Amino acid sequence: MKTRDRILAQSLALFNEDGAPAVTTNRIAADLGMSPGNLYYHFKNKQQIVEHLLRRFDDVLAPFANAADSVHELDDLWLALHLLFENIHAYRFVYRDADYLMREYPALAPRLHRMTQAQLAAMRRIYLALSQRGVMRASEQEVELLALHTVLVITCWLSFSRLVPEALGTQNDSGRAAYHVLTLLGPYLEDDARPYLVYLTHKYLK
Amino acid sequence: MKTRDRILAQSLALFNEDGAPAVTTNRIAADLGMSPGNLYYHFKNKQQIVEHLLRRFDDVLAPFANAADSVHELDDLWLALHLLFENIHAYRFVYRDADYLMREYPALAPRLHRMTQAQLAAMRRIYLALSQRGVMRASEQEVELLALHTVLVITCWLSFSRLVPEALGTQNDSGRAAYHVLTLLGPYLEDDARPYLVYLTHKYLK
DNA sequence: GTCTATATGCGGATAGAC
DNA sequence: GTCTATCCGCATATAGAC
Repeated sequence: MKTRDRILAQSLALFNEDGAPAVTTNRIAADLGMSPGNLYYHFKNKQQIVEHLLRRFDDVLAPFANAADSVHELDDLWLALHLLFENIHAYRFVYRDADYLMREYPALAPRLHRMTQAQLAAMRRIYLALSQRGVMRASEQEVELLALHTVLVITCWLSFSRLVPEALGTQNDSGRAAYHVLTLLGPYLEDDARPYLVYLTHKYLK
Repeated sequence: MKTRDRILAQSLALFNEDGAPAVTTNRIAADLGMSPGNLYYHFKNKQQIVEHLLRRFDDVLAPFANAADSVHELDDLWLALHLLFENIHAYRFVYRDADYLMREYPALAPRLHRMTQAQLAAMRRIYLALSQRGVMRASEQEVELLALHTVLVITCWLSFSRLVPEALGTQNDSGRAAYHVLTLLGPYLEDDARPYLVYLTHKYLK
């Protein structure tokens, strides 16, 4: 593994664990048994490290946007969300520290905005498709609101979990997170699709 | 105005504007035309300032929990949420910087957890009351999920707005935020209550 | 590519005079 | 109560040898 990639990997791990603001470049280097000078040989500053990680996050999210068109049933959506949450968990510092990142490195804000817009668009497409296939019934306006709420839950779920550590598992439970997103659809589902939600409820709400 | 209160007021303003992590005690003092030493005479450290502001925030939120029992109609709820969002906006650094606050000052975490639990309890009571009065129809389980989603939106709305600055006004629009919470109820409303939501939709979704 | 050493600046916090 | 002066430690980032 190239030094450059080791730096990125370690940075990601530390950012996720301790928060990007609290992780220093010295710490990253030290944990790799490397000198700070060496780290700065590979990246001109901390922002550049964040920038590369953000780009990678963007890349792993792209498949979700593409998968949107192959969501035909409710369990397709649950699976897609499950994978999405796993990716988000792998880069969880991004949404958790979004405010810090955008303040400290304004150049990164546009990318975060674009990513959010892309997710909104993907959710819109998914809900329209599910409506057309008779899995759910929702007006165009309701689809718009549902998409917004969905993306809100997707991006904020991990942060919110830290405010209610008892109720929602703080641990990485992407399945449960995906289930909670699906509950937003509850009242819009046609009868055929409802059993699947009940099944998930038994599984996650015990 | 006592020096102590001026410090708290200025701290609040700066925390809200620039984020608690980015605001230094020196800055707070300087903006008040005061020496750092003087600030530290009144507060032993930065944590103590945050602590007092958090307590005040907790105090201004208490009325909402109490008002929960006098929510009988949908517009009662909208008004209560409107006021709630105005208070949250006045102390917006709290939810926005919650992660930093809990990391940097773990002693503050329990209070934030309690506050969130209180909001969950309040929303549960409200939705149960509205169900009993025939404003909406929802099972106990649905009430539980609705309460959770509601509190998630309440606490994360401002943070989320910064991810989609174009769509949702970044400005302080408590009415709109309150409306968006109400849309969560859309599918659960009885026919009598629906016109009010439609009215709000025209007002805020134009 | 990697190291050592260090410049530079800032943030939190304290001591002690007034 | 308020100020001046300052200590301490740390974070980003660079210079230059190996």
